[in-house]
Amino acid sequence: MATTTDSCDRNDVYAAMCPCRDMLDLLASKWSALVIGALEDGPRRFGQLRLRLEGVSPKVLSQTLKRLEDRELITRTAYAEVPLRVEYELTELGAGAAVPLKHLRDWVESNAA
Amino acid sequence: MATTTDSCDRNDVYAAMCPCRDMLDLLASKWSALVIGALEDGPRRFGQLRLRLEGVSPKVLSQTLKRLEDRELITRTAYAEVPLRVEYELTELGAGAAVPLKHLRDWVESNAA
DNA sequence: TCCGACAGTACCCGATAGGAACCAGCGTGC
DNA sequence: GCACGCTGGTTCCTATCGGGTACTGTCGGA
Repeated sequence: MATTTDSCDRNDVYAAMCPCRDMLDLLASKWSALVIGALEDGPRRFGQLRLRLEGVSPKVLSQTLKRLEDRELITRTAYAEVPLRVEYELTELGAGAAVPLKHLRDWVESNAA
Repeated sequence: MATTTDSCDRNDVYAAMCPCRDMLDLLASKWSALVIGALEDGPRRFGQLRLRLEGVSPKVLSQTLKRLEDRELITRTAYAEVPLRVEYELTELGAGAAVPLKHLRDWVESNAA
């Protein structure tokens, strides 16, 4: 059971003050699981992600990528080429998160609707 | 069966029209993973869930439970007792979803912050 | 000169999350 | 009778988020 102290001495997603709650919120948000999955096979560009994640608007995709980058789950690399090329790639941490997220997507595809 | 074939003949979370996208959105929302995890060990009452999920407001908990019930991931049973007792319990489908969600929570607890 | 590709940003709007307060039914104490 | 507490919520209001459309800026090509 959750030992509810006012701080978080061990990681417990059920504890309100635990930083891992933030991580769960991020991973468990609408597009994150799809973005991370789309990057499993290697780096992808903004436009490629946009096509792969059917229905995502550029704004939301941009926000999602920024949050994932802030959390160090992905890296963003801009190449000063013409036309501009920007690549997003999973970090080691992101690749770790991709594993349980893939299980979740697989379960959903097997059991939804 | 996924052979309804209007727009989504196979389950693919990356397809915009696929009903499994809705399921992913539901599971990958802020409180769902925690609610389902809290019900893994058996039925729980509203107040128990409220304590277990530190920081959840009754409104949001109520909404989350309703959506999970609509999707048949949990059942709600009200007993005409004094005081009123309401129990939430995982369905078979919900218990299935609990497995990948537990992996996700475990990963988060092992890797966050 | 205009067009399109690329990687976003700006603006506006509706939906959702969040907090605080409030409600209803029932039993108990006064 | 009346307040009180327990339980399981609902309602109000606001802040944030997600979402759609339009637009920017740079460049190469027709």
